[in-house]
Amino acid sequence: MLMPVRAMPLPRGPGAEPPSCSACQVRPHALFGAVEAAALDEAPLAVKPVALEPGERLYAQGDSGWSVFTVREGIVRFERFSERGERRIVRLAGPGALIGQEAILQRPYVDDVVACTPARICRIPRNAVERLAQQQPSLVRELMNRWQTALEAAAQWTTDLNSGPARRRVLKLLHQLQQLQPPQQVAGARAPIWLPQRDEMGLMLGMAQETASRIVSLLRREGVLEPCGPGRAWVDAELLRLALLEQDRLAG
Amino acid sequence: MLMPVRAMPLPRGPGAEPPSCSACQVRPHALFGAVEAAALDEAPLAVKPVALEPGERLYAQGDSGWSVFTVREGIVRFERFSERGERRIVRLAGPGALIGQEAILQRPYVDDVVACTPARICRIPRNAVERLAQQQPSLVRELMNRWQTALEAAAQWTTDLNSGPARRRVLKLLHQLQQLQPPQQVAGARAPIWLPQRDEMGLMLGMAQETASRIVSLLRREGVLEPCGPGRAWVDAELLRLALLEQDRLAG
DNA sequence: CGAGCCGTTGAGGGGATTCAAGCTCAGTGG
DNA sequence: CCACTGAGCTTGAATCCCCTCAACGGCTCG
Repeated sequence: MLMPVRAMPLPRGPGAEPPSCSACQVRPHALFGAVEAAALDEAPLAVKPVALEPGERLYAQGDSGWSVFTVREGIVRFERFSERGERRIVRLAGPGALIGQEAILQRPYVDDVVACTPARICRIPRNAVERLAQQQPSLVRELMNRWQTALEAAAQWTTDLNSGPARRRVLKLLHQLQQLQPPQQVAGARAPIWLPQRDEMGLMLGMAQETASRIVSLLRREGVLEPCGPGRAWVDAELLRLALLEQDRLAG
Repeated sequence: MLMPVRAMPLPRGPGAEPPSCSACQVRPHALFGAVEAAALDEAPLAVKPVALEPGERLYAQGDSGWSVFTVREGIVRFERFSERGERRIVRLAGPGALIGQEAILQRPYVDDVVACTPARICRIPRNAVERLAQQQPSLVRELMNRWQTALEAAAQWTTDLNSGPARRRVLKLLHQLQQLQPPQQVAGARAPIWLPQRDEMGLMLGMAQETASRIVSLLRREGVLEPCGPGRAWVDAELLRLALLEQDRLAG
């Protein structure tokens, strides 16, 4: 029997995380990948680990931002409220992603950020980034790279997950969730991924949760999808690819 | 009788634009607003003016980018193709906006950029930005500010223009087009704005052009909108505000 | 065991799409 | 001068996809 992910809390408190940034597993893909290891260890970075359970909030929209964050493990979502109080999920971020970058500009956070899966996140104070950036110009360029990547992801979100028939939007979401798995995890034909709750899918794709449920059920019957524990599922990458092609073929 | 905007070509060729960046009208709102006037005039910036007619392309997706651009006048759109060849408009940019920022990172342009209205744009070579950035650290911060602004605009695009019933999406678009008018232009109750073609609206809002047409016609009968020449319309700001409130009230 | 959350499925209605026809207007050429 | 053409806009009618409302089952937890 599989332990359900949500029932497996992460270790908490000080000492639960190694304090060394230079030895971090995701460092090659993260912000500090651009910084020399020596410089990292010299600087008293004051980087603090944060552990979040699903549904826990990292920060809220409007908070004055004193820190940026790097996702080491798990998936978080960016939420936003429209004027009438409707929630929308506007972006996801996985391991290696930098979030809350607006803090560097001394702007308040623009979105709520909430954990989707159990997540380990590193909190990096703003002035630590500034200090390091003065010594290491490559960090500035890497910051810009992160911004551009986030911008492209946001635009891609519009075209992929907010256009076309509901079925294709769901397929695209599954495809995107596959990419969010940790890079080092070699994906077989049937990799287990995080499968959002139906109402979460609705908020991401701009559809009713019932519609999302119907389509997920259908995909399960087609063998594209197979649940394995709460909030998790195997996805047959090949069938998913075929389903997307099929979808495009019918519409073209 | 009003001259239709599209029949009024912009002056072309060298000499049509003043070469001085420090005296530029949009400078306070543009990238170089952060740079001292003295530094601007000293540097041989090689900034070249570009004039575009509606439908003309500034650059194409995939082009290797050697320049960034500042919009001085007019409105441009960011287009993107999905894998099946469907076009989507993912963002708009107006006076003061910086576009093609990915060129600074030596990345190819990610979107097509096309003029919506007659537009005057300044082409700024990448190495000119780099040179200036070394002398003026404030420019680097301003660049980051631009990136963050673009990111917020992209996310806002998702929540405003890709969520909810068609009528509200059109109203939100009109609202956004109002904001894109030149800042110095004092808007009365009925400011003239650029009114996109119906199929363009469809591409922006993710709806059929017929649907866009129906709603625009309706808004015209309601007095929210009044066409004045091809591609232009007066918008009654107050009625628009009320229509949006009404829309939200019914759904709440 | 009842309460509550989450997921599923059904029935019905409505909003948007699709297909289609007609309209205005500008440009063209007989 | 006016038919002809094509592009853009509008409007109608039929269809369909998706939303809403609703009921039900599985599961966890108090």
